[in-house]
Amino acid sequence: MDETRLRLLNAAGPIFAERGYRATTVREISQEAGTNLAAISYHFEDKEGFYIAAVKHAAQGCMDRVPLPQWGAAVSAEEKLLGFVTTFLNRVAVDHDPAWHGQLLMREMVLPTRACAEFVRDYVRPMHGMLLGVLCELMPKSSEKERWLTALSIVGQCLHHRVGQAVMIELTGETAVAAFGVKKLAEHITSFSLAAIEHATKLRSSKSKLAAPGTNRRVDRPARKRGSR
Amino acid sequence: MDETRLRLLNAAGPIFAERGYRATTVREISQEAGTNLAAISYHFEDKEGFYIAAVKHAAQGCMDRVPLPQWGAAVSAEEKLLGFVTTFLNRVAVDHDPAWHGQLLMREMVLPTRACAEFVRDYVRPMHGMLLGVLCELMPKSSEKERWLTALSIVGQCLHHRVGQAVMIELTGETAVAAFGVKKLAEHITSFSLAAIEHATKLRSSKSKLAAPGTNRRVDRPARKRGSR
DNA sequence: GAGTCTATCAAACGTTTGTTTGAAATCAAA
DNA sequence: TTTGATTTCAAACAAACGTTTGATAGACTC
Repeated sequence: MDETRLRLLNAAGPIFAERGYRATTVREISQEAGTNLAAISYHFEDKEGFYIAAVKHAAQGCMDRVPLPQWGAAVSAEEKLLGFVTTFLNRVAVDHDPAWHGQLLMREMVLPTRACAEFVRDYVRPMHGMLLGVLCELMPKSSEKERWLTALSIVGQCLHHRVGQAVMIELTGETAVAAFGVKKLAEHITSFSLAAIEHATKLRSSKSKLAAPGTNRRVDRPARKRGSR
Repeated sequence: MDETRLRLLNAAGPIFAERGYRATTVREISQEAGTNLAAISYHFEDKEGFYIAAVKHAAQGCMDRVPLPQWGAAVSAEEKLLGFVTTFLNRVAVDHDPAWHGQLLMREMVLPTRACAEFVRDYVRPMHGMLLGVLCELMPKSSEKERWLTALSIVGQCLHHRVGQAVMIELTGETAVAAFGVKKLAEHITSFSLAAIEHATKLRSSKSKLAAPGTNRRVDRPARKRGSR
């Protein structure tokens, strides 16, 4: 039956997410799913194939649950960025009902397996494309590299609320998501990033209009060099 | 001898970092270290204790290699932030000689084991304190929560260059560290964050001087609400 | 140099693991 | 009902793993 296959996939997600691939036993999953041990080898080629199927299943469930926003023509780029950040946080950071989606996907990021390539193709790339689209609107005269760096800054801020969770709890006793809520966090990240984007835009235009150096001298390139070696 | 213990620890780091705890076998490490298999059980209580010792060893090596900067009284807060970001990137993101330091520590962050508490105490907390100190200089009239959010944004940007490495390569073919270099990345993150901080400071002062609403109306709170459920 | 403590080693142990096996059960079509 | 394919099941298998063992060699004290 196809139902057994689905029960296995649904049981696998949370367990793989919590324990990781190696520490998870197929016995544990089959028991949780209420199926026979051999069902995994029967419905999937082996444990690794099963794991990959489970990751894809989780990514699909995550995308279904928190779909990418769709905007009309009247929506400003700033609103789009807030929508993107909110979606991002809801997908990876928030511990709502299926807390394990983000956990599992993060595991794939940190210790990539064979599932990583498909994960990037189906899950990461669409979000990446959407963010770059918004950034094209926000920074129309920017170079591709500038947008790349900006995208990294925005994604890093979002992702940190999943990646840094354990350390945050150890460090301050609670996560920022719990303390502020997704809405507040999304607004912070959005306004933080918009301010930086706007500053860079101003800097660029003032630099292109008057080629004279020395104006608008800020701290962008301090003197000190530190750290390596 | 104490030399065997050291050889084991040095051999353990890269292997644990690459394969993860469960997928690493003590046989592999002992072979790489050129010691007998039983040496691990002899010098450490068991595999987990050995792993924890390896993590601590890696953290110590990382701190020795890239120490926290020390500033004189004349150094501006902006320079300090750049110094902090550079140190951070050099510690975790850069793939210099011992590429595995950051890798191993990141794993402890994302998938914490028993070593996490000590790791936070010895490694994370000093950096956290240093960053908050710099932020106190940069945003003297800010609330504690504002500084917390800002610190999260900065740390998230830095950490992403380690956490997101595998996905970056899958997505764009190369890491940002390889494409831009640490110096450029540190400058970007610093100026990005400074612009956001400055914007927030302006906003705060204009809000406190004239209590009249409606001025300085920006996009900080767009209308749309999206994502959850 | 005998005695004692420490360190190293090859070998083996017991457990857990993913996977396979062959029989039983279920279901659909003829 | 019979036939044949598909799915489930308990049991067993072989390999890999962390750990232990008992012997051996070295270092040091008296």
